[in-house]
Amino acid sequence: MRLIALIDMDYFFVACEELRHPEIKSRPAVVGSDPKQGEGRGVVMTANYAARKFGLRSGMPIYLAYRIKKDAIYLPVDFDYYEEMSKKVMALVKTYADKFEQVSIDEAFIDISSRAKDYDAALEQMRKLKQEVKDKIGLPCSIGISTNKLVAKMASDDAKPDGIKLVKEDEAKEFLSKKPVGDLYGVGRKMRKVLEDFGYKSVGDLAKANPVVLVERFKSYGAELYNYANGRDESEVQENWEVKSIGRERTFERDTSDRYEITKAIREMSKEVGEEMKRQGFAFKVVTIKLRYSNFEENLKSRSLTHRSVDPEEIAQVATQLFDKYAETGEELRKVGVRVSNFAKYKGQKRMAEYA
DNA sequence: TCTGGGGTCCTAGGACCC
DNA sequence: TCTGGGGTCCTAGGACCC
Repeated sequence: MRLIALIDMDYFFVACEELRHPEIKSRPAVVGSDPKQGEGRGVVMTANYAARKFGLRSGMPIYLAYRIKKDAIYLPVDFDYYEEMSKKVMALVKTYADKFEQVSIDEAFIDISSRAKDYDAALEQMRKLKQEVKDKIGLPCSIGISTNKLVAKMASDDAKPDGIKLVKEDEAKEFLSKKPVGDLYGVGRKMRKVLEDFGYKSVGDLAKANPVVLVERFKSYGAELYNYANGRDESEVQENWEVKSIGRERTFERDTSDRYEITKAIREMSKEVGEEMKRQGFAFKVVTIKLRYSNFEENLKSRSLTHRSVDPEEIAQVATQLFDKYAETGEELRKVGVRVSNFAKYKGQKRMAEYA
């Protein structure tokens, strides 16, 4: 029997801040962009549970959070620090794993099949892991355990905050069936609406649907969702996962059509992207820019080079060309982004010369 | 709820080659 | 030339996740 666990850190960014500023603990606190007295453009990244009591949520526009709770503690995002804490957590999690797959800064799947021979053993080991994360690092997490990734993930959502939930193989369908269809992994806002219009309000409704109809309507995604709804997921915990693209994007403080301001942002982001790429040892082939206009419409424009490159200058050059070619003149931009992709790995100086 | 920044995967048409 | 089919690359767009 396969046994898979998902370890998910609770309100991770704010929890990290509470570690180094214990005085904010138990007070409503938010990590996100600067609210600027209610004029800020960003969103709440993470809210602790004290803040959630007032309705503050991640993804909420920061000015709205500020309107609701002016006297909450608003902290800027310190990504490097969270990354450092994440590394500590993940190193610990790995010691419990046959196979380890980090899915984001605060989440990882582990396969524990060979270490835990039954459900009780899995539960015991994960309790121990959870306690160790708390004792050694000082951070709370939630853990979902099941016989596949999908159900482990859904179980961890149920376990939050600071809990553990085990869903046995023969309980999976029942466990999922009562949840609203929008809670199913892979169902976002758009898909939820469509599924609900079809009459599939709960995951159970979707599980009982005719798979042929789902495939006709949603192609291979329909088949996948049908399997998910029935608690089936054969996918493995993926150990060697490679980065496919690196990008930066920036929202202007005010929408702008000023070419100088925009190309300056493009140059800065290109430089950052180039540095990150170098750090990771990649050479890129494709440059993509993202343009978001005032009305939130988005355009992506990309160009493939005839060669692979490691040159940050080249990113800026191509990105600027794309901007000049495609940006509608006079149209105000809210956001601009630069991304590189289609990597080849290079190792060492010698091979680097090939790309220079 | 007028909405950030980091990503991934899928689809689909057209170019181009054999 | 009225015409087949497979494979791969390029580009654009959309949905989703954290």
